[in-house]
Amino acid sequence: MAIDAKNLGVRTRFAPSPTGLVHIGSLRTALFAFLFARHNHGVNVLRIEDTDQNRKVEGALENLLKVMKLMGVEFDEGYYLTADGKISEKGEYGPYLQSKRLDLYQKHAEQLVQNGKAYYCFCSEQRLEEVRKEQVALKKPPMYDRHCRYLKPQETQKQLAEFKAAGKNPVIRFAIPDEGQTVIHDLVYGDITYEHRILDDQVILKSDGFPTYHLAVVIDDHYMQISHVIRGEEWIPSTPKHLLIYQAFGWQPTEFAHLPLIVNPDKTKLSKRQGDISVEDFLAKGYLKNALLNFVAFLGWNPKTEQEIFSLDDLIAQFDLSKINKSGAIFDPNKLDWLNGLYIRQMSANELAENLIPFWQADGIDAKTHDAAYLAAIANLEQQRLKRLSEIGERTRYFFAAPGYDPELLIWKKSDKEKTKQALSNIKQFLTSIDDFRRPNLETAVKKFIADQNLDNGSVLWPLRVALTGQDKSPGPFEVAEVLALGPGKHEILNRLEQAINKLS
RNA sequence: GGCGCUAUCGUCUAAUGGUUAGGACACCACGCUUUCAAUGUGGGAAUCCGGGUUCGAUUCCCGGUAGCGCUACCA
Repeated sequence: MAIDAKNLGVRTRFAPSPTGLVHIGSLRTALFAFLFARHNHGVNVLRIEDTDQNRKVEGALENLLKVMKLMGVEFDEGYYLTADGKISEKGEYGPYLQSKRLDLYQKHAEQLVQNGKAYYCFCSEQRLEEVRKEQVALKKPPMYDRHCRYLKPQETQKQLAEFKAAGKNPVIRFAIPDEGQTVIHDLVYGDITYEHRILDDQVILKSDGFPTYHLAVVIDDHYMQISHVIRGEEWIPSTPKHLLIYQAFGWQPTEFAHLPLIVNPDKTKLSKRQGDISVEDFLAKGYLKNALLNFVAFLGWNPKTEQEIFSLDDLIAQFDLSKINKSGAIFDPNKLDWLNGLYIRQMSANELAENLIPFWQADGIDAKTHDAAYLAAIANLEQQRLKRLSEIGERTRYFFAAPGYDPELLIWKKSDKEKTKQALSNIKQFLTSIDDFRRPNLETAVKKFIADQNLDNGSVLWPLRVALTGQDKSPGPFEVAEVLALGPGKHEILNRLEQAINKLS
């Protein structure tokens, strides 16, 4: 029954359950499997583990495929989205959906029963619960007491017949060897030894005919010719069970590389409770794909050099399992913001503006109706200030509608109301005579005017900027005026000055 | 309770049996400047504790402590 390893080279897989949004940790696991496969010119497989029918979420697979595609994590086998958005399957080791492989699992579970490596268990949930309670009361580790493992053959047959008659199925449990130990040779954590006596006789086939993870993962990784299993650290404790199942079938196990957990600031396993941690959430907040990828890659891995900025290609070129850390990494939003700002600054203004449109729209600003050059000019002004694209609406609203004014705000800290009013009137008068609002010309002209009038920059430029933006913080008045002249035009600039002057009366 | 993993600035981390323990984010100060940002310069900030091995330990070993993970007919 055992098939010979075909030596197909590196074959990794990402095997999520279709239970909803894509967790940031899942993205990292998927990314690492992909990077490892690409770095080694291998194959990356996407397998869907939907053996828990209760947790299934409609549309989860389609969503997963969309997110992975968007993020640039590719799969050579398994499911993919066609050009017209349909889900399709490719690869010669399918089906890649576990619920379509039930016969395979059942056949193999039965085989283990025949070989004495597994056994039927007829215990009721109630009995299991009682056993557990008793063990806990006695401060013993809660484990199945192996009641059914030692049933006499005729008793097993009798119970089996009774179950069948009642239309029920017993579960099948794997029989852990009584003695000895199993050693995991983990590519990240090194050797870890487990004594067999502390291992539970795990259910491998449920009464609904579905396998549990433990059986399905071994059978699928084997038949799909997976060479390296890359998964979260939380799987380490069940790895010896998987190794024992490989052994029971006489199969060569895969290599294992467990990844350190990504944790909350309080060091618990990263969870939804402590904020939005799905990839979709981050995208919605205006984090860029490349920033997210770069950031996620550094959660538990680093190149051991001082390079911090990595494109996907850089990551593929440098990724190495031996450089994965063992300790959990806290997800630090500050660093993500910094990285995101960096990637934002690397874009062209046009590209930025295009990416910004949905965020403007989300804030009720109908950016689509504006000239692309105007939007690009606005984007250009905010480029070095933005951390997240979602900030754009609040920061640039004054480019789409005249701002309101707080009279106090119009007055520079070293000036007063009368001087400010005078300054605004003078600068308005002066701007009326200007036709070229392009920044270099405007700035030179205005600064010369200020010098000629024997004024200081602050008492003129501060109120000018506030008159134009209504904001305490913003880009400078020349930049804003230049862009405003490009959009609504010079009269809008003069109009805003007039409004501001009136506010001071 | 049992089993396992982990432990360097607040955070991500580098390094070594001998270093002023390096970098980045964040923070602070200064420069630029009408404000903010970007940028430049500078600054504060770490080897969990106790033993052992060693001339010498942050590094190797043992113990402790702490944190986390697992302990389902969930994955």
